[in-house]
Amino acid sequence: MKPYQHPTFDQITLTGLLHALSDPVRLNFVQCLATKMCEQPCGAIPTPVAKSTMSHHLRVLREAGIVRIRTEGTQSLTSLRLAEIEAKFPGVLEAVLKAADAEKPLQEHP
Amino acid sequence: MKPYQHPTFDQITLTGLLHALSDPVRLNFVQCLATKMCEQPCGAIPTPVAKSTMSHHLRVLREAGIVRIRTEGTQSLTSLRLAEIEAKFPGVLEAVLKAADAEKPLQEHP
DNA sequence: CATGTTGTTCGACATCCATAGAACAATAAA
DNA sequence: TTTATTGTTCTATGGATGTCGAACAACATG
Repeated sequence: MKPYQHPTFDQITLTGLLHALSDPVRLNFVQCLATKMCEQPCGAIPTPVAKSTMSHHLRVLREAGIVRIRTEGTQSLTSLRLAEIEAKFPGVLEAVLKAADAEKPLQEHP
Repeated sequence: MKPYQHPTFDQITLTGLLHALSDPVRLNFVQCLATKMCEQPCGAIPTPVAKSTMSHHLRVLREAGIVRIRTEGTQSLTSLRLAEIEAKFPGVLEAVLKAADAEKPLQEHP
């Protein structure tokens, strides 16, 4: 499997970030990722869409610089680029995530 | 001229807000509006697009609940719904505007 | 080797979106 | 009244986007 392309710190843009977060499915995924705060395989996060659609969304999040993806075996592990985004756009992601959780709290899934 | 439709406080959504701010032209407009902190006619803010396009963008911002528009004579005055957005999504708009200004400071136009 | 798990990629499709020009509406100004 | 100002609406267009199923690839497991 070919390695994933990630934008560098300088290539991350604010509008790109906002656009990536403006989709409900993606925002929910990022929200879920933030509460776990550790690498997650796609399957570990419940989604309402087909896996091919989810793959597309993950690509968008990756190309926006929001997540970092690496493969391990058959699964691809996704993690938030929290520190970088905080360094680049202080307070933005934190406020958005807090607002997202206030608007629609994450439901736990056992 | 028929009055403008504005979403109520409850109808404003986070993804709608993020989407509206994810366009460079719109973000720049909001940024400009925030620094002036007073009602502005469209023409008072420099834009790189045609006026019909700008009218479309203002409609998007209005329908997302970000701006309030009223008419006075031939011009339509636009103002930020800052307090409401702050009440609904604390810190979000402030952080975004700060990040926008850090990324691309507004140029003054005399 | 055969099967299962996990994602990616590839069409395909419907929809949305940013853009612009032309026509129009409403008001202001001469 | 005629002209200018300001902005909206309509139509068109090219491009992006979200969605899915089917096929595929890579690895793990039986």
